[in-house]
Amino acid sequence: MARLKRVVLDRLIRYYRFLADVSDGRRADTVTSSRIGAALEVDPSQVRKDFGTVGLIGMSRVGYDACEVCRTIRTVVGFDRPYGGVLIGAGKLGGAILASAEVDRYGLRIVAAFDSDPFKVGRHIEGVTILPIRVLATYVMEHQIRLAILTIPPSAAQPLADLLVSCGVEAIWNFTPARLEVPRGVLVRNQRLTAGLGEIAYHLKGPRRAVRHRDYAAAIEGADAS
Amino acid sequence: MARLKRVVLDRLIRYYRFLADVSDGRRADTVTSSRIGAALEVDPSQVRKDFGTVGLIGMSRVGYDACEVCRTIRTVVGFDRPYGGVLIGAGKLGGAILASAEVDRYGLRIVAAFDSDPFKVGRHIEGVTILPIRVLATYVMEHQIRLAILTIPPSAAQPLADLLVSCGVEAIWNFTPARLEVPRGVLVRNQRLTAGLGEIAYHLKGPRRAVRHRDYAAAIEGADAS
DNA sequence: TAGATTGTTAATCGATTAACAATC
DNA sequence: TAGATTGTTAATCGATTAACAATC
Repeated sequence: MARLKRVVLDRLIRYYRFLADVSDGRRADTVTSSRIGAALEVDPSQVRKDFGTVGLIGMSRVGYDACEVCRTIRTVVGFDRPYGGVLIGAGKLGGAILASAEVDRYGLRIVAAFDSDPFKVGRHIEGVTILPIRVLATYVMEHQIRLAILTIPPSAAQPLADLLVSCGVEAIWNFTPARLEVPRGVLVRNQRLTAGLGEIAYHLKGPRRAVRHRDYAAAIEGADAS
Repeated sequence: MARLKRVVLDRLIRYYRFLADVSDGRRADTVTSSRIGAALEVDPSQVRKDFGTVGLIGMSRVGYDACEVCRTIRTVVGFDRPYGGVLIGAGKLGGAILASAEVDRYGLRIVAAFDSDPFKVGRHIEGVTILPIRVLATYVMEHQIRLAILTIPPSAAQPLADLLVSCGVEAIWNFTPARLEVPRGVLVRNQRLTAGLGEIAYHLKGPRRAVRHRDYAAAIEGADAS
């Protein structure tokens, strides 16, 4: 199969999340392209085309096997192949990531955390031991770590990225605002926490939304009740 | 000016960040479309077109006034109009957001945090007081809060969103994996922490990158030195 | 002037949507 | 069968890129 474009990959993951979530509730054996399309605001033709590119075959008059769709997407994206990752910077954001049960679902196993603060070293967060940054290079090489998660001050990001790449890391999940330079073949996925604020600021530039007094009353009542 | 499309908005913000960062270092009075284009991998024509849509006029043979570009983009996006926001869920992720100096830069002023845990109520994180969730509705209405940041368990997200909307909140920055339903005119910006893992998993599906022994040696040496 | 850059129009490219025969 | 859905091709749409006269 040809390399999937980013937009297609993103849509496939949305389909997967939708189906995985829905099938938790009621047993959805089959699903049609228009059902997915309606829920996710994607054209049904687009859904069928995307399914076609990953080799999914539907059934006339019935739709697609929901389980097969999930399984296929998991395989195509690679969620079914666990890979080891280390977290660098055991601060609040680092702790939040370690605590997220979600990451497991997508194949990531965070096997160690690193921090330069001696008071943090030796402690455990969510079952993951915090090691001194001094042993990072050795650890990454010995355990053939493929992903590094950067939750550190931006100034430390580039030197660390250089070190990690030379130790064989193949992808960097960068939570710092720093722009990282890495050799071809290494993936940098920037995850700026503040990414949404542009859209939000632009939205709030508009005139203030009118709020009805009835809503106010109901809200206070609701808050009192809780 | 017509409503900006999302892609244009995103590019404008990238230009802004690039110029704001660069001008910290050396005094860049003017900047050309090709300079920006090269740095950000955007076609120079695209840069000029985007600048045109926000009314920026360049100078032949010279380029654009870097300060004017920054100022104009700030105004167009709305970063120069501060707005109040509340954070709901003072956990690790919530703490990380409160600690981020970045949010101020984009117009957001987090004025209060809320949590249902009585042990957290009354404490302060980064100068922001944690209030009981009970007073949320009243607080939001009295202070005319426009943005709510959701860093809570997903199951609580929809009911809270309903409450917030009825209290006049106009935008929700949703860090939970829950899909939220809100009335037209209210913006939901989903900020899934795990968004990058699809691309990462897909990248790591490929064959393992070859690592040269020379890199290993250098890495260990570098780590020893630090 | 010569040359570099803008501003804008035209051309290209790719992605999305529409349409419809084939299928069960 | 009738009708709903797929799979796929053609048409449309919009975004990106190329080109180039105008400018300083």
